[in-house]
Amino acid sequence: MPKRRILPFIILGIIKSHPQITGREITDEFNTEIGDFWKASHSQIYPELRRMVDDQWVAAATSSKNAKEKYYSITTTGQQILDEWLSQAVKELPIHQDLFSLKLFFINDPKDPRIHELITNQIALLKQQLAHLKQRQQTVFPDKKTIQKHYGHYLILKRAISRTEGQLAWLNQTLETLN
Amino acid sequence: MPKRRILPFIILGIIKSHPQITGREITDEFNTEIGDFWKASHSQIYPELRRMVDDQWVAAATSSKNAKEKYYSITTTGQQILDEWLSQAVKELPIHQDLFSLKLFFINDPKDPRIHELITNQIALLKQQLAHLKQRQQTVFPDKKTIQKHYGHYLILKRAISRTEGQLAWLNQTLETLN
DNA sequence: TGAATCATGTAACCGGTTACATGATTTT
DNA sequence: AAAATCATGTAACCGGTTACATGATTCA
Repeated sequence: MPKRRILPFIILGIIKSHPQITGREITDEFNTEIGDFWKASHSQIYPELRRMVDDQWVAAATSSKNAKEKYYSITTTGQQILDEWLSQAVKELPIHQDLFSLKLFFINDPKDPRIHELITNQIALLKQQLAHLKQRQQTVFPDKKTIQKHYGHYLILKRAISRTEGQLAWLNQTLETLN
Repeated sequence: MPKRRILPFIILGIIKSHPQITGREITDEFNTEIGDFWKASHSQIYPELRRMVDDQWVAAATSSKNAKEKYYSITTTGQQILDEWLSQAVKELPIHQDLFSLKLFFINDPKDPRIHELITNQIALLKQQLAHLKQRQQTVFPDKKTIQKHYGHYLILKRAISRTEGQLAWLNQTLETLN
């Protein structure tokens, strides 16, 4: 089977929660809101928007204010497509292509100093990541009302924090057993 | 910067620990040993091997036994390249492109029943994965001696198990707070 | 000997990244 | 008016997947 196409669904979700959004703003979303969970560049997004308009998943409008900007909104067809996609069960887990695991894989000797290096380095990276995620949590969800309004987003942010903390704990513990 | 090319390094690592390995056997490795951490198909591997021979990272030998098979071994150049790669620090964390997070992201209402559906489904997937990983641990590392001989592999397998357990715990806990 | 599969290789396609390009708008 | 950047779009390239192809070997 061909690789599942998911970018249009993400864009659909973004447009739904941001009516009259521009392509540029959609691009920005991938660097802020969704940035921790998915990446996409504008050169991917603009052709995709074109296709989505052709397929009538979204509708584009222009403004007299700015001759170049296009304002996208989701159509009822788009709503259906998005709902359908969200309702479909996830069939398989992603495989985590991280270089950390991969490099460790090829280091056989328990006494190889590079094990220690890799782990301490990974700890540093994860600490950064954890700080970033906690920062996100504070700025995006300052109060309980906001949490209730974007509950799914809140959940996966919490999950990412939990996962990062878990990895840090494991790495620190492993580092101790190395000595 | 262009996307970092890593497949040749993995193949290098495989060949180093399996002298006189064939292309087919390398392909098989991606379905067993490394399968939990990286994927590659034979149509990627054969051209890559060709390039690696051209660059003299590995050397190919033929046998009178089988006219088609080629037996690859790592060269001293290849050893250096691999060592260098393993010694280089990992600069950034991978972003986890999992559909579970992504779908949750677009579900705003805490009472939307699809949250429950997605989580229970994810729990089922992770339970499967966990069973698989534990099975791997038993078959690949039956005794302490084997662990000492492939310590890096042992570590990342343990790490994968720990991560999966952590995710399961979080999901189960979250499921409770939903009720 | 015919069938199955082994082992290698190629071709077409696809999603994604980087770089290039170009008018419109805003800032100085 | 010139400079900066905004907003959109295109082109070249690259890694990876699927499908196709083919001769060698093994099995029935």
